[in-house]
Amino acid sequence: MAKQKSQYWLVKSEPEVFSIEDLKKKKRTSWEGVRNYQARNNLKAMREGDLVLFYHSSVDPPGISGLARVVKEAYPDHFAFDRKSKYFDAKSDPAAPRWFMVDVEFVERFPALLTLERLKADSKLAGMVVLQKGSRLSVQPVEKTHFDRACRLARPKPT
DNA sequence: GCCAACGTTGGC
DNA sequence: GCCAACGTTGGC
Repeated sequence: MAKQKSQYWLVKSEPEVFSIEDLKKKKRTSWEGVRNYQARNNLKAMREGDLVLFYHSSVDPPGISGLARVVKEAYPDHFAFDRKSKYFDAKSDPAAPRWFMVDVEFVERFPALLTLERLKADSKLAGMVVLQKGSRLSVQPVEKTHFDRACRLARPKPT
């Protein structure tokens, strides 16, 4: 088997649109609407079983709310072909789709939000993409050490 | 609500 | 291919 790429990711979602609680209720969802090339490339690099930090953005306070897992690897984002969808993009040709999505399932809701403030304050998390100033990337790779550390902060007593 | 940061678009 | 204008993201 080829060398594996990052097995850890972070995705941003506005909880008013779709929160970790929504994912918990729904159990599984498609992750459509990514319309940024770098984020799309990250989506395409996701592999089944990869774990994903679920980040709540544009809310007070922002932070990581839980975990999801990739259950279906990238396939064309058909919302881009739907004129009625807010994700419609005329430039995405069904014969050569420009945008892709994955499916993720609920894994865990952290007992408390791991806030951005707390992430910033932790020296072991220095360098995380989400902490970089002005970083708007909505789908990001996460290093294993950062992933493990974030989970540890979120769950003081891991099982 | 402000605005910095960043990506995209389009005129040239 | 440059780069100004514009739109969006997202923390504050």
